[in-house]
Amino acid sequence: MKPLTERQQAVLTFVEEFCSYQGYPPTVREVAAAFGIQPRAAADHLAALKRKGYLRRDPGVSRGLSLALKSVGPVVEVPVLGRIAAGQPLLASENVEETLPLPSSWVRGDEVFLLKVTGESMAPVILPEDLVMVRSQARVARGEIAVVLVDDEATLKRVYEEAGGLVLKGDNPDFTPLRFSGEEAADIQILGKVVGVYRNLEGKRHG
Amino acid sequence: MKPLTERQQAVLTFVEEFCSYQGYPPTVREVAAAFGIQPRAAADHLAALKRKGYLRRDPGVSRGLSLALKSVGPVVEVPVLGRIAAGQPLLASENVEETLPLPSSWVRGDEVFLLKVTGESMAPVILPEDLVMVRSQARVARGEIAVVLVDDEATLKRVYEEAGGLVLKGDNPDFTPLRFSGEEAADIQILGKVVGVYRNLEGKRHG
DNA sequence: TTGACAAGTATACTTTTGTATAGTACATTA
DNA sequence: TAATGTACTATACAAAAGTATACTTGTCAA
Repeated sequence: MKPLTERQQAVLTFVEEFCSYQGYPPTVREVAAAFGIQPRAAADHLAALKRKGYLRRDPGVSRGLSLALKSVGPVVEVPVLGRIAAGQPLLASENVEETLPLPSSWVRGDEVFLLKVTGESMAPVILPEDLVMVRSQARVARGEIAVVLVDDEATLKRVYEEAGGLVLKGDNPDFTPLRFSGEEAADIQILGKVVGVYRNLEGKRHG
Repeated sequence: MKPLTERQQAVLTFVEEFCSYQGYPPTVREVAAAFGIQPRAAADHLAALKRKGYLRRDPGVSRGLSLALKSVGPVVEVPVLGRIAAGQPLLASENVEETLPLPSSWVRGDEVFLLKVTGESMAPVILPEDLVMVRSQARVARGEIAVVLVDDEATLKRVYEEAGGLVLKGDNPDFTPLRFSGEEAADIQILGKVVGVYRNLEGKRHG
């Protein structure tokens, strides 16, 4: 890709900042005004940026600019759930603390959310402070890691359906598996399957 | 947030798709044309969407629309490096296989890249197929996990500077620590510090 | 030294575009 | 039952905005 002159770089930066602040691209005249030059000169710069491949531009279209680079790959906003209340609507806005933009390639399916891990029961694969990505589903295959609602508290466990009951096992040998009879298992609710883990190691010696 | 009528939802969806395809928002008349209605009717719909909080809109401004939701949080494109060639420029485009958009809150610093893990030396904290986030730096604190270039091959190890030498240790006890004398250590290059790990658990029983 | 490119000024022309005016029809709700 | 909101048609106007014409100045490489 051809290098930009200083002035062209400045114009490109202005366009980028205008877009991210306004949500739509600037007009030729707005670019001109920002640099105190005539519309024609601004149009020249935009034409140069297009020629060198930094901008896409549809001729004759007002604000018909778009950034060729920074074409930020496909992104999905994934909600980060805080304390999960036992009330039904899992993805209700009361549960959502924030949302994080993640690459769509990481997010298969619609009902996906993130959860900050608190307990050590899944150590060493999943540790406290990790962020797990969960796909909402009511059943999981034998031995898969699931978010399970036990006594109004969301925990991570491997789920094993046994004859006439349910076993929830943590990877951490310090935790004894929980066994539920058929009747007791009715109170257990599987919220979803853990499909990813993100761990921040910054500032940690032992991760 | 107030609920949308069927028609308003359709208009909102059109605006979203137009934006992601064109890179800039549609005009009132383009919305009208898409639905085969008059500009005035389209303007009514956009006004309703603004009133209900789904769109931001600057009056009198052509294409002055922006999506109030889907305000995709701050995102950085982080390069995913393939085989790391021993040639100097680490982030050179030859090394970059693809880029992934990640939330800026996860990416501190400028020279950050992702690397797909191949060996088992850091198990169980880091496993093959994991994606590690690395911040490019030439030195790391004692015991931190770093990407180290040994014999033209990038590996993950904990780095310990000892008196007159360098020790590279994997978390996996099956791997014996590598020791280098002061002279040998000159060939060892620390590419960066591992600041994050992402693991995809989809379809895996044992993660 | 001649052309190519960058970076401008100044004025004008023509679409594009948001919006206003003036209605119609049909729900739903207080 | 009157008011409010939704969903339109049809025409028109003035401002906004891309672009064209006609120049000027300076730099840099062939």
